[in-house]
Parts: sequence; structure tokens; C-alpha cells
Amino acid sequence: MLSMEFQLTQTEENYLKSIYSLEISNSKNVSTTMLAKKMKTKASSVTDMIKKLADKDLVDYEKYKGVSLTNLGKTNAVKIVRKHRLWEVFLVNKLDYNWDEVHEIAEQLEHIKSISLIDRLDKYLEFPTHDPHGDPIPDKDGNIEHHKNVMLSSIQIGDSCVVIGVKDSSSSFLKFLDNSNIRLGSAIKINSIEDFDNSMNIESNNISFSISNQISKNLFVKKS
Amino acid sequence: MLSMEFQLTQTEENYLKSIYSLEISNSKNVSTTMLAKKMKTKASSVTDMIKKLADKDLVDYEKYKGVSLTNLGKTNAVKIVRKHRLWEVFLVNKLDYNWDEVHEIAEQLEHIKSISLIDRLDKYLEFPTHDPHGDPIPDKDGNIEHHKNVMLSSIQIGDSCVVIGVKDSSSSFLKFLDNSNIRLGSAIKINSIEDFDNSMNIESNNISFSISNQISKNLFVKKS
DNA sequence: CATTATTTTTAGACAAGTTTAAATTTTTAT
DNA sequence: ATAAAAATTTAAACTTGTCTAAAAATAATG
Repeated sequence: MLSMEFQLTQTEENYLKSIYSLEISNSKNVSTTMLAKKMKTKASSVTDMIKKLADKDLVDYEKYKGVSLTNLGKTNAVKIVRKHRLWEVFLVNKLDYNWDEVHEIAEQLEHIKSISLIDRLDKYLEFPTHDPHGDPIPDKDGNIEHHKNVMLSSIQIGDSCVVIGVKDSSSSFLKFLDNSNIRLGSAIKINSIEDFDNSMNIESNNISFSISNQISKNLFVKKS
Repeated sequence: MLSMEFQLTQTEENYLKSIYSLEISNSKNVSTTMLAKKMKTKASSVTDMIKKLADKDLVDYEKYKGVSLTNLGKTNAVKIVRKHRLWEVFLVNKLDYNWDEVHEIAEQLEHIKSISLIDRLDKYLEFPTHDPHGDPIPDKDGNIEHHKNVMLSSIQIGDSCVVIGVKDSSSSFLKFLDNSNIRLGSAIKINSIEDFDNSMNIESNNISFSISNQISKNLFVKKS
């Protein structure tokens, strides 16, 4: 059983969260430079912090080889993800925020320290399984269902699918989706694909229009 | 019109809040030592911070004379008080916390930065006027109704009153009140007062019992 | 008033997290 | 395989907020 006598600082929590998300999308060790870009800081700062995290057994680190989360590090990262996503649900479902407005506020709320708070919030929200962007919410014990990562861009001509999540949660992307009436649960049919730029002609809500490859690579879908 | 180009740090916000509450209960300038005790830090640290706050026009400060909030400082302090109390209402009314459990969590939540969040929370909670301890909640524009500060200890024998707030919000005091079935809105009649220690024999919920002066000095009441 | 006692401020130091600039290691490309 | 490029680490310094210890100012006491 892994124990934790110490409190993580907000900065440490942010590093763990970033490493976690980079590990998921990259599978191999997370490099100093990648982490620096994600954290909007300098590589040298990252090196310093990584050493601190390694001292606390939150990451495995070997000089010049990048980092990966230990079990303890992953446990902590998932806790923060859980908090972030539950707060996003709160903001959208209870305070009527739009899905493009909640990320920044949740970035702050995810660091609130309280043993009971997040489980009470979970109950209050009636145990949601996904956040407003379709990302799965880890349960109390840290179990999390992972996306099968089927992107709209990999769907064949003539096939239909349903939007189940977004990869990019930036405000600009989400606003584009709003304007196109694409939301979680939207049904999409692929009418054709341009050889030139892989842009897709799709049909959604009985309207046909074209979306760029950049867009279709950022939409998680389930075939239907 | 007072402008604010800068963001306050969490520490600065806590100093402002402490100065604000000490100003209310003491009327004159807040001394370095008082502030150090309230902030659980050393007088030398307080002196340093006070200078920073004075540089930002948040407090008026003269060496050896203590501090007082400027209008800008008070505006900011009241904003934090508003956030703190609204979050307390949320925790008690929505997440079913007891009134003795919410202070510490609200201490963290009050520092969340978002222009819209607190007003949306206010609306969601249906514009409450008082927090779970009976303290008034400042409105959007910073207006706050002040207690007339009538303590139970100043009520005469034979008179009746209603509990409208607590001065001490410590968990131990609030738990004592819970055990005595005293809550906001409870009616209390003074049956007698001991000359020796000013303890009171009171009647509440048709039960008679004795409370110490320490207790009666910490209950805000309204004569009835 | 003079002398203690208390309060407040200053000076120097520390920890966390950051930065810049230089040095080192690894990777890439000829 | 070796030189150039890119990535990574180290070293020194800065910022914020803190502390200890000592100095200075104010308040309290006889």
C-alpha cells in the first residue's frame, strides 16, 4: 500500500497532471521539452521540478531520458483529473456555463484540498460518468474508462457515427462546434472525403457541410 | 473610480481579509501584533507585507502606527468576504455539510478567480442574505448590512430573544451549540443570571439549562 | 522623569519556483 | 563517423513570503 504523508503543492499537482496527459497521448517517456511546452515554462525549470517529484517517488526519472509517473504519481494525477472534470460538470450543469468557458475555472477548483468535498460534489451531481467535453470521470477509487480513441477522421465514406468527445478543449474549437451545431451525441454521416486535404463532407442535423481534417482529427466518435 | 490592474496573491487577500475583520471589531488602526496573531505569522513578516500592501494603495500605513484599509483595500476585502460566505452557503445548503465543517474549505474556495463565477453562484443559491453562521453576505456591489452586535450576554433577566448569528465560528463552539439544540432562529428566554460568573440560566425549546458567560458573549441575538 | 517592558522595524537568511546563460549530452545529418 | 543541431542539465541569480536575531521606537511603571 502506497502512503502519502505529504501535501502536494499546486505546482506539483499541475506537473503531475501534465505528465499524465502527455503519457496517455504519447505512450513513451515524457521529455523535458514537451513538458516545458505544456506547462508554459522553461526546460530548466522542468528539470528542477522533476528532481523534486522523483525524490517524492511520484515519477521515475533518469537523466536525459525523460519521466514517467510511478503508481503513486498516477494515483495523484487521476485524483486531480477527477476533481477537474467533476467541477466542470458542476459549472455547466448547475451554473449554466457553456462548455467552452469552464476549463480555466476548473483549473483552479481542482486544487481545493478536502477529503470529503469531491465525493460530496460527485453525489450532488448524481455520479456523472463524463465531463462536458465527453472525457470520462475517474471514480472514487481512481478507476477510469479510457476512450478507444476513434477519431472522426478515421471513419469511412458512407459510414455514420456519434460524437462522444473532443480531443481539443480550447475555447475556439468548442465555439466552432457550437456554431456548427455539433455537440456530444450529435449524429454524423460521412458523405465524401477530399483526396487533396482530407476535408470531409458530412451530414449532421440534416445539414451538409464541409469540415477540415484539423477538425475531424479532434472529434472522438463511436460508429453507429 | 478606483482601478485595479493587478491581481492579488492569495496571501495578500488573506491579509486584507484579516485587517478588515480586525477593523470591524476594534474600530481603531490594526496593530502589527494583532495582525500577526490573526495570520499566525511573525510580526516581522507582517511589517514586510504591510509595506507591499501600502505600495499598492490597499492600506494606509505609517511606521509604528498600524494599518487601516483604503477604499480600494476595503473593496477587495469585501469581495473576498462575499465569496467566502457564498461558498459556505453552497457547502451547507447543497452539499449537506454541517455549519461547523465549512470554514476551512471556504477559506480555499474564496480565492478562486473568475469574474462571473461568484455572481452565478449567488444566483444559483437564490441570492442568500446570510451565511450559515448568520453573517451578512455583501451584495454584488459590495454593500453589506452590519450586525447591530447585540450579544446574548447583554440581554436582561426575563427578556426573550432570537439567535441571529455567532461571533466565534470555531468548530468546538458550533458543536456545543448543536448539542444544546441552539441554532439560528432559536428563541431564548433569560430566566436568571449568576452574579458570580455571569453565567445565564436560559430556556430554549422548552428546556432550561445554564450557559457560561463565554458562550453568551459569542451569540448575536435580536430582542423579541 | 527615568527605566523597564513591549511593540515594531530592520537586516540577513532561507525555501520554492522561476529565469538566463553556459555547459553537457544526445540526436541528426552529412 | 564526425560535425552540427537539438535537447537537457547545471550554475547563478531573482521573487515571494517567510523566519530569527538584533536594533529602534513606543508605552508603561515606579
